[in-house]
Amino acid sequence: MTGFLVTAPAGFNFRSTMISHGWLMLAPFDYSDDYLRLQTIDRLDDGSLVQLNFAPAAGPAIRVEVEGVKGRLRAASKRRLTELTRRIFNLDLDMTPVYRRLRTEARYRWAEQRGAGRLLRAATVWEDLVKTLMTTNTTWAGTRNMVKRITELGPQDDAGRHAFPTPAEVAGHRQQALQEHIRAGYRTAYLLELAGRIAAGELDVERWDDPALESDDVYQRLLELKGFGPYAASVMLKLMGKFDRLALDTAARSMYAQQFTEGGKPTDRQIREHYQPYAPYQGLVLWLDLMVE
DNA sequence: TTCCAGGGGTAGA
DNA sequence: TCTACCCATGGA
Repeated sequence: MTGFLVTAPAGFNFRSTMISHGWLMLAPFDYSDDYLRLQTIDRLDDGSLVQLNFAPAAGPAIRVEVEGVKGRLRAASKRRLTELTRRIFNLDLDMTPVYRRLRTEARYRWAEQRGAGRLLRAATVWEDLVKTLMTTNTTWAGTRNMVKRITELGPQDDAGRHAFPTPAEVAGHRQQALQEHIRAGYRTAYLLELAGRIAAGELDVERWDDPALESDDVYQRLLELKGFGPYAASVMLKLMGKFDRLALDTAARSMYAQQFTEGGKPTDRQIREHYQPYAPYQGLVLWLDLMVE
């Protein structure tokens, strides 16, 4: 086994990021019950599979332990795994303007103290897109099952653990066979189309994760994907550190009803107006309300 | 069997 | 832009 440290920004909280939303429960992630260790399987440039163990370290930093490397970890592999770690824990996201704004709101000051708001991500934008698509119109248990079965399409290591499949690996399946395996219903066609367009080079979704891109611009591109409506597109923006859209789902509406309208059914417009003063971070503030529920 | 979930799509106002 | 309505489908 080999390992190294990845420096995290000041105020980074490993556990808060890990439990920031349900992603830690989706394959190929695995986690410890104290939320202080996250595992995943990924591949090096030569295609070999490695198991990665992430844990918090002083600094703040993240300790990355790598299992499955034959011989010494090459410098290029270490660079790639460092980039992967930074992406998964969203380490390049600058939270200082967000926290500066929230300091003026007594209700949300806890976010900075706990290092909340930095959302856990998958290894690639492609994988985040797939997982987000699998959260739509289903139960959380259904999401976990569908993602687990999609992950089974990826390569397998000696211990039987799978890395998440590439777009080409998904696109290589016929729709009927894919549906029979992953049982994602109507989402299967959307998944196959997304995988096919990326594999063909028609879409370069990895470049959508760019702080320099306007939120509205990325939002429009997301909405053009089959199966991505306002909810799914807003979730993706949040993962990219763009917080100016509300991801309104049944959970958000129910939380709002309990916390702000004494159980009365709010309209989406009411909810939007309530969070508007927090722009451009209203999506995150809604998320904070969901977390404390 | 029924019901619903961490909605999407579309038509019409 | 917003609302109303229909549609999808695996799982509890």
